[in-house]
Amino acid sequence: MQLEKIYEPGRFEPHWAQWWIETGMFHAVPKPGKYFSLVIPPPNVTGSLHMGHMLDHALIDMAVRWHRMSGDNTLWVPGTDHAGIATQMVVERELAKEGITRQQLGREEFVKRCWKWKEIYQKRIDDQMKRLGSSCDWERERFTFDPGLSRAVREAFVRLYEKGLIYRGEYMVNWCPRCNTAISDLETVHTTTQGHLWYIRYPYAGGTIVVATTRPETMLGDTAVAIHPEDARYASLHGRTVTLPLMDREIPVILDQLVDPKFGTGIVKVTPAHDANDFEMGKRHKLPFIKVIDESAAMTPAAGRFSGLDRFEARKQVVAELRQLGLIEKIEPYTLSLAVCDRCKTPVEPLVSTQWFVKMKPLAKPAIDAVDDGRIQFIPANWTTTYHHWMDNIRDWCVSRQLWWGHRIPAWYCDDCHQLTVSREDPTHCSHCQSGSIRQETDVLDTWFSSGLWPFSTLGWPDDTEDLRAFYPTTLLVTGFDILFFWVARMIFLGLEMTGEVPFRQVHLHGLVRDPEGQKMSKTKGNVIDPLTVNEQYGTDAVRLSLVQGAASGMDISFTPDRMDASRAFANKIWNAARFIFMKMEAAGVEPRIPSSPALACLEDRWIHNRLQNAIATMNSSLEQHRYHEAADAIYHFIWDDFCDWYIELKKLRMRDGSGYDDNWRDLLFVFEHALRLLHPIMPFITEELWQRLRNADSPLSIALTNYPSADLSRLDPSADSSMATLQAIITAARTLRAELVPGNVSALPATLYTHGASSQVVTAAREAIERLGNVKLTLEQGSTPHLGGAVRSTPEFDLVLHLPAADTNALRTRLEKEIEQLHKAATNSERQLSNDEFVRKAPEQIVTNIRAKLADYKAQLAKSRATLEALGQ
RNA sequence: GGGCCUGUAGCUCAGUUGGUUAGAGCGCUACCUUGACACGGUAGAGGUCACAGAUUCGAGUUCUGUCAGGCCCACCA
Repeated sequence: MQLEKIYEPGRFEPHWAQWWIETGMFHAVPKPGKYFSLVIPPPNVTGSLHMGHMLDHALIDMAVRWHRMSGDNTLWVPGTDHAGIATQMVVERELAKEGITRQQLGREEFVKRCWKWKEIYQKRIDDQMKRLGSSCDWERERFTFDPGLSRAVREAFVRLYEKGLIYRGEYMVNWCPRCNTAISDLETVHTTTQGHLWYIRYPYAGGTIVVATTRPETMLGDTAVAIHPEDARYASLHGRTVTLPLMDREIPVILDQLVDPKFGTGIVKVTPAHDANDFEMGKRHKLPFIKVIDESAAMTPAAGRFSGLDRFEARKQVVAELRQLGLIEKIEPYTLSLAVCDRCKTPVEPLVSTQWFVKMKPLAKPAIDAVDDGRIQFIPANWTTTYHHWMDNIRDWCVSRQLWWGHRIPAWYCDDCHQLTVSREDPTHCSHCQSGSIRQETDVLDTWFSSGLWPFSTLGWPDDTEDLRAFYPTTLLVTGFDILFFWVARMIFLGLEMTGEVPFRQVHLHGLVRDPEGQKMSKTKGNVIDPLTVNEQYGTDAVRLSLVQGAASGMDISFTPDRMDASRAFANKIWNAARFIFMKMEAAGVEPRIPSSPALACLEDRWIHNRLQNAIATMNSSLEQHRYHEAADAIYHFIWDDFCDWYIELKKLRMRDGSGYDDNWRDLLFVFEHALRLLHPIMPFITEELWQRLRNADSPLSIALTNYPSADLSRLDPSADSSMATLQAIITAARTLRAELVPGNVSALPATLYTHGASSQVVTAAREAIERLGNVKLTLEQGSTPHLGGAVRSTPEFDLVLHLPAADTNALRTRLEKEIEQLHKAATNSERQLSNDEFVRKAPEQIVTNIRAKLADYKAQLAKSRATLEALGQ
């Protein structure tokens, strides 16, 4: 039973991690009654887990373990996401190393490669999760692309299509020329870039006009110029045409409200095929759409002699030619916000193309209502505003991607009648003309379409399964705020549409894990921290505690080694408390057993019991309210300060080797075992390891299956708190005097303790404790007049006089002066408050009374200290 | 252009309904290797709570404004 001096988490954590899984104790069985269910934000199979995942999983696992121990039928569904475009990119990158492209490989072979990749990384992710002690139900592991979930995707798509909420059409989309696919608005990021504003002359019969543009190359596709209808400067242009330079095309001058007369020259070139605004204008004014840039960002034949050039090369040449022709009026530097592909940072090309869209307005309404009426609650609540803002202004969702890795859209084109067949099952013929000549759409769905179904597709939807009935809607979602729109919002509207219910009742959005300098961790910056490395270095428990403590208010957390050191020290502290307990048990001949109730025989027992009940109450309410750092703080200080620094120190004085099992053991073990259970959701490994050494024969298999403590406030003993406070104050007074006046002196010094009123009894009973912990040899006196020959510390309850071996008068005087100064300051403060009539009249009586009492104390102590100082001077 | 967040000890951060002398961890100073633990113990030093107003008997906490930093959304060529 001997424990090592230093806790080595690496020796125990892998064992318990594996054992928890082998026993299958986290498998949830559907049954009626109170449940707690949660689905994992499925990590992408693109790679292994990073610190962000670890934070997420630490928070989830804490909630899950707490609910499980609290008696809820608890399910945590694990799984991974196929992550369409992201995975396709990494697999393509792998292929590039072999010198092949996916086109060379062909679609079928490429998808096989993706699956192979998925197998490797899913296993890696699973192993990492298991090593972190995540208490999920591995029997229910899911993948967004597995057969069951793919069926859910089809069902959802077909339902939306049948309801008219999915349409196909030619629209302006964000096109990434590198990924060679359309992407949604969310998948673009806007970066401020230094560019130019080119002022170009367009000649017309009456002279020239000047337009300003940031993208001169798109002029090749201009089909109009636009002015504001009320712009008096250009009234003469109404109804005229201008000549498009380089192309020698006559294009009309149109009037449109969208033009801002104050920007540039007030005249804007209109390129309906390559700008979202111009696209709208083009439709309004029935302009021709001339596509001059293609899907690979090269100029099309419609660009005439510029055909085949890359768009940026074309820009240079267009500008050069215009300059030669004297058509450039001026060039200004200009800061613009450039849309680039979120994945590869290539500038997005707005292109008109045929894509599939989800109609958002009808879906957004119920999703907004669900949050407004509180069926879904955001934590922290201020995310509600952000969610609202986005949902209120939502645009249709482009869900088709020109990729290979993903759910292929279940639509078939008929070569004969050119109609569409959208179907749950693969059709053999066209549903319109019965022709057998049909081809399936080659596009796949946006990866977020399948993850949007995750909370119910993982539970068996669209079938009416036992799991759905027992665990849906899920209780809580824990995820980073960065995927609020991508994922959370989509789950909400898809959940409501598909199941008629919210997918979850609460959403806890946490921050990002940053490096010690507060920088976002990224592979390119090279500042990513591998969870495995830190877990080996500090222990998973310690890292979990650090993350939980840091995840206070949903803000980002800086991952600093200092914090980890402190957490590791805490694990070591617990370990050594256990080491002491086990050593003493052995010496006393006590067998491990968990008592069912405390004995409460001594003052420190009654006191620690109070503290324990407080800690229990705080833990439960903090966890309930998602105030995780508060919970972590409560158990940390209970164990370290109350239990180790005071309780064990006091108990040491009562423990006699060979004494056998007595009341001291009963309380010590009772409290310690409770502390382990309280801590278990945050630090599962060390608590399991130590609890197993204590467990009774009839205990549950694992601490994870025990009941979470609930506060029993009926047995609180307030008198124990005040007695203990007095005791602590006396001991602290002795230590303070010693430290300030005789530093380095290790011998027990004589001291006289004068007690007044109730404290006398406490002191008599705790005499040994005071002497041992305060390192003094006590003489006890009663009464209010202290002996004035030594270092004095006065409080309303007692006066402690420390008799110094060779009294250093100067030191004593300094000490007294300091005390007088502090008391004087406090007294003045109180007096000032009490002299304020309005305060006395309006403040709660309790507060005023307290201040009056304190003032009286300060004055009495001041008088004593001053008298002592005077006596010293003589 | 809109929206959100942050500014408290040298550093990283707590501080729920306004209320008695503003806390923690790390770091720092002094002392202690005491039979659980030096990843420890004890005692300390250190803060005009970014700034300016307002409300109030009372503001780190509420309101307004300013400054500084961060993030998100947005069709201004």
